[in-house]
Amino acid sequence: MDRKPNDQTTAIWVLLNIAHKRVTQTFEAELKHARLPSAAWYDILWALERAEEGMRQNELERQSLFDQPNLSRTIKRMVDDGLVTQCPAATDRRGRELRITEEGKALRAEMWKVYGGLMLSEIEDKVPSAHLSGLIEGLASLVPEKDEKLQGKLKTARETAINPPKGPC
Amino acid sequence: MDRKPNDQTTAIWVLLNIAHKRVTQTFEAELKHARLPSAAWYDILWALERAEEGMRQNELERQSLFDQPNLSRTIKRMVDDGLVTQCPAATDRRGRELRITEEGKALRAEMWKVYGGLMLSEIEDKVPSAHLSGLIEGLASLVPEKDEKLQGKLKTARETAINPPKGPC
DNA sequence: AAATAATAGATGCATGTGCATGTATCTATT
DNA sequence: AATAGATACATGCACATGCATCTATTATTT
Repeated sequence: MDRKPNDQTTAIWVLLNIAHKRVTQTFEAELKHARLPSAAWYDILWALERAEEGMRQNELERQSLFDQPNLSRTIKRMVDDGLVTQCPAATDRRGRELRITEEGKALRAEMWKVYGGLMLSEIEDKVPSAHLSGLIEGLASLVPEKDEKLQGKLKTARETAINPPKGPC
Repeated sequence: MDRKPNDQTTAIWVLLNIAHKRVTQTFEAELKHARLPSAAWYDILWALERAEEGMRQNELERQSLFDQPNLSRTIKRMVDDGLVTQCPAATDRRGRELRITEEGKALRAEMWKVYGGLMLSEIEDKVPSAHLSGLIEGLASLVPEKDEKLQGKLKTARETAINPPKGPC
C-alpha cells in the first residue's frame, strides 16, 4: 500500500456509517412506534402522489433506492394493502402503470406528520448552519455525477422540497 | 404541521441515504469481487487486532454498529472460520474473551489492500478539501453527543487513523 | 443468606436485501 | 418476417437485520 487514507478520510467513512445508522434507526423506530410503515414506503407513496397521471414501475425504480426485485415485491405488498394500484401499461404490455389510491394518499399524509417532524428534529435542528453547505456538497461529492437515482431524487427535492403539495399537512 | 423541513434539510436527508448506499455498495461489491468478507468483518478484525490482550464481546459490541444478537452470530461465524478465538472470560463466567488469530490477522491485512484503497478512491479522492470540515462536522452533528459507539469509533479513528499499525500494509 | 434485579451472551422468528434466474414482450438486425 | 438481443417485471434462494426471549451468571437489596 503506497498511499494511506488520512484522518479526515477515516473520520468521514466512520461518521457516514454511524450517522446514517443512527438517523435511519431513529426514523424507523419512530415510524414503527406510530404503527406506520417504513420510510421507504413513504418515499414510494410520495413519488406516486406527485405523479398524477401514474408512473411506470421502472421509472420509480430509477428514482428510488430499491433495486428492481425488491421494488417489485414492495409494490406487491402495497397493492395488497390497498395503497397502490398496478395496471398493465398502455403502451408496453411488459410494463406496469402504478398509481396511488386515496387510501395511499391518506396514509402518506398520516406518515408525514411523523416523517416531517423527524426531518426537523433529527436533521434541521441538529446541523449548525455553518456546516450546512459543506455537508450537502460533501455528501454530493461522494455520489457519481451521472447517478440517475441521485438526479431524480435531488430534482424532486428541489422542486417540491419533499413537502406535500397540498392536503392536511 | 406548523413547521416544514427546508430545502437544505431535505437535501441532507436525501443525500445521506444516497451517498451511504452508493459508497457502501461499492465497498461490498469490491470486497466480494476480491472474494473477501464484508466491511463489517474488517472492522471487527481490526478492533480485535488492536486489542492485544483480547477484548470482551460486550466491549466490542459498544465499539461496533452491531447490535448484540447479530454480533454474537457474526463472531460465531468468524470463530468457525478460524479468524477469532472465543474463550470464557477470566473474571466473569458469563463473558467471552475475544482474540484475533494469526489467520485473522492475515485476512485483515489482505482485506486492507482493498478496503484502504476504497477509502482513497471513494472518499479521499472525491471530497473536495473545501468541504472536508463541513462534511465531518455536519455528520458528527447528526449523532448524539453521548453516543458510545461514536466515541469509541472516533477515538479509534483518531488514535490510529484506521491504518494498520504494522505488518505488510 | 435469600430473593430480586441486572448483565452477558445465545437463539428463534419475521422481515428485508442482494443476486441469479425465469418469463413475457419489445426492438433491432438481416 | 425470422431471429437475436434487450428490457420489464417476477420469483427463488442465501444471508443479514431487528426484535423478543431464553439461560447463565453476577450484583443488589433486604
